[in-house]
Amino acid sequence: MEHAPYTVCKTCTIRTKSFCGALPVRSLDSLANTRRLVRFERRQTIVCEGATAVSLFNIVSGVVKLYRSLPDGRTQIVGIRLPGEFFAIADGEKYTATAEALTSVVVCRFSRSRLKQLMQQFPQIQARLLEMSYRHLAAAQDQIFLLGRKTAREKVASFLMRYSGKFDPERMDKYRRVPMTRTEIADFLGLTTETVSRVLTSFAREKLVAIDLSHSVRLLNIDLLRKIAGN
Amino acid sequence: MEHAPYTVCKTCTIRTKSFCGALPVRSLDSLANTRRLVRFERRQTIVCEGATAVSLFNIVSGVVKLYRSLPDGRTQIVGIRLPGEFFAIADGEKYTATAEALTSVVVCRFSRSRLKQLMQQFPQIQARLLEMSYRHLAAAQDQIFLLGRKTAREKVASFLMRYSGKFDPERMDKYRRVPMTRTEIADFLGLTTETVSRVLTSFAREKLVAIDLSHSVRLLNIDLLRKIAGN
DNA sequence: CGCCTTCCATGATCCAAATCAATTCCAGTG
DNA sequence: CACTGGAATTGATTTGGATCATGGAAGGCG
Repeated sequence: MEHAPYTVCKTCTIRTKSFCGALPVRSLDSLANTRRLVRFERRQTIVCEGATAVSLFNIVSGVVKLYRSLPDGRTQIVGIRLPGEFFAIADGEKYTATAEALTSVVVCRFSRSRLKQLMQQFPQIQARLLEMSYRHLAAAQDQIFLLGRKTAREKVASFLMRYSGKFDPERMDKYRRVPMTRTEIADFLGLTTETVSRVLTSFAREKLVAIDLSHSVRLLNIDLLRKIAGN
Repeated sequence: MEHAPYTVCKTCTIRTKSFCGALPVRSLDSLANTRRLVRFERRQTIVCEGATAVSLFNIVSGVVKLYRSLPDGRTQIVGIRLPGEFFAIADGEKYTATAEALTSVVVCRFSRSRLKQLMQQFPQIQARLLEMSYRHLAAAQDQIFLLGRKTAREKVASFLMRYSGKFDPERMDKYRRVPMTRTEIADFLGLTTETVSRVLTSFAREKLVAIDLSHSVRLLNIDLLRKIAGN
């Protein structure tokens, strides 16, 4: 799991600098010393639901899905985390969801106990975590509304509007690849693979999207998709 | 909206004391001075989705529902807040959900901008907010799983396990009243009133619950209900 | 007390999405 | 290059919960 050499996370350092502004250099060093970079390939599990929470992570690059599942196989993705965001910020002793890499991912691992000390020393870090958890709470509310009250078409349209292109920011508006299988999209939207597939082909027939080789989705009519997504 | 006299919130002060431990008394006073108690009756709206976020609230007593709705009438409760918890902690400029009193509620209103200053002064307050937002994030994940993957029976059973009795803690195990209409329960669980009603009467037939006058629900077979709820 | 009004229960019917069931399509791989 | 296995599409059928419709019970109020 942790082959990566002991490296300082540049992304975090940069972010830390911008957020912690006036911190003395020595503080930044001590911050850096509590972190290390770890790389995960697509489909690798980063943390497991129910395991004792020892670390928390900041994403340097790549995308991570958080999911929960029941013994009978029912699975639900409860969140998607993009570069710069934190995950596995558990409330108590245990992780509340499993985290798995959706793309190649480089994460910055923080020791939980050490971070607690650092937060006391540098409130700016805490402020950043707080701000981010509000954003995630608002995103969770979006998903709750989507799951509770939207139709399959609305769900898929919302998903495309929200996430397509977020996976490789360089080619953002050209291809908007979504490196998720139909099953994963279904597990995000509370649907089945078949339904996701049917909705996507129906969108393709209506010229709302184009489905290229390797299942890349390109958005053709963003305005109409936004209208279908509703809010 | 704001008839209440300018009063210090004892609950908050007590909590603040326990969480802020070593703060000097003068700090606590300055904290207290930024707060005031406000009372809302059942069905009164406390804040509106989309309105500019100026305050945030701590619940002294009572229960609050947070919901979002679409122009076509579809409504989804995205969270329930119990005594001691904060709400309307918005990410940006606007509230992300409407907050409405489910019971008589006494809340402690904090000015957003002032709290920001205070947080910088007293990291302990920030730590408490952070801890609470993690808990709410975990609760949101529960709800996401429930909405995406559970059946109507499982949803209702989960709801009863989670919330019955939380509304008047004194009589916790005697009656477990749930002061929500069938419609509100439906809007929480992503169902319709009719389905909630049918599931509850079927639970009553199976002696899992008893439905008393004024629609109080009493749980009769908690073990079996927990099993139905799944996790 | 009787008249609303809101909430709840329950039956009949419908429908969106799930389930079941084949193919088809690729991306590897030897 | 053919083989293989996971992923996607597509069709047929079923079904859980929505929708429609009606009647009853409870609380509020003139």
